[in-house]
Amino acid sequence: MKDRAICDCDVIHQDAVDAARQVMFPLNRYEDMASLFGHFADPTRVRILHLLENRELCVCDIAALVGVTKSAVSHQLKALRLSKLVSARRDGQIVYYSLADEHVSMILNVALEHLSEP
Amino acid sequence: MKDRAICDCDVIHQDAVDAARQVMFPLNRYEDMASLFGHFADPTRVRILHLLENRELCVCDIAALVGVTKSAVSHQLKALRLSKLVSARRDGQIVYYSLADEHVSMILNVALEHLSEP
DNA sequence: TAAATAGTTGAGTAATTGTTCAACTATTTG
DNA sequence: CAAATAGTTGAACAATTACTCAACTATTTA
Repeated sequence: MKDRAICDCDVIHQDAVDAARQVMFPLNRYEDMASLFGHFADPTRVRILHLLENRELCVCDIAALVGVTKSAVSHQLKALRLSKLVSARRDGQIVYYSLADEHVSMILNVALEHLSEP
Repeated sequence: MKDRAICDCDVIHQDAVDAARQVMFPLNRYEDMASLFGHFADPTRVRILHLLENRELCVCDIAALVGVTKSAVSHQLKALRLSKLVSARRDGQIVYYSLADEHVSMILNVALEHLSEP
């Protein structure tokens, strides 16, 4: 079957396309990856994650540091928690957030490396 | 000066906030990082990047593989090129795209690692 | 030089999303 | 038990953005 059907052009290199198809993941894998990176795709969230790289912080501290409402921070933290990027522990009225695993730091560091290149 | 002014709550841990402020980057750094991750935050772009991890491909091949128009692919590749995530070489009518540096693979791999965890 | 093909670009549109506001729950303390 | 404070939640709004379409440029070849 010609691949032409699914796009508006000819397939220039059928062999390359066939080979590439072999290494592709199922679509939902890419969706999961995109969704994960989506959490790093906002300045506020990157700031939150970078802050938590250093020490655990409560919602109120974070709100003060990044200059948005507690509500905004709470919304963001909930999404980050669902994606297992941060974890929370409650101590009385206060909920302390911290990074869930070392992948967050790894990802942030590679990005910093990339940005500091010529 | 009280930090209360910039958010709708008290600062619970002034010492933690003061210390955290020391490690924060200027805002534009976080914006650059978020912008970089934004390119990974779309399933189509992640698929393109993952495909290019294996071999260089032309616009038409990529369009066939991900099932969108050449136009859509070209728009995405332009953005990826501006962020120095992919590079292009022209050979006659055909433009071949490939990953610009090893950071892309590193970032994708950390994400896969994170997603494959319990 | 004219036709064919690869790729690019800008406008327009639909969907996503980050934020605030207001109202709510949870926990502590007077 | 009531007041105060930390945090959460849902609705609504504004801004961003990924896509298609149509028209364009660039390169090859008949």
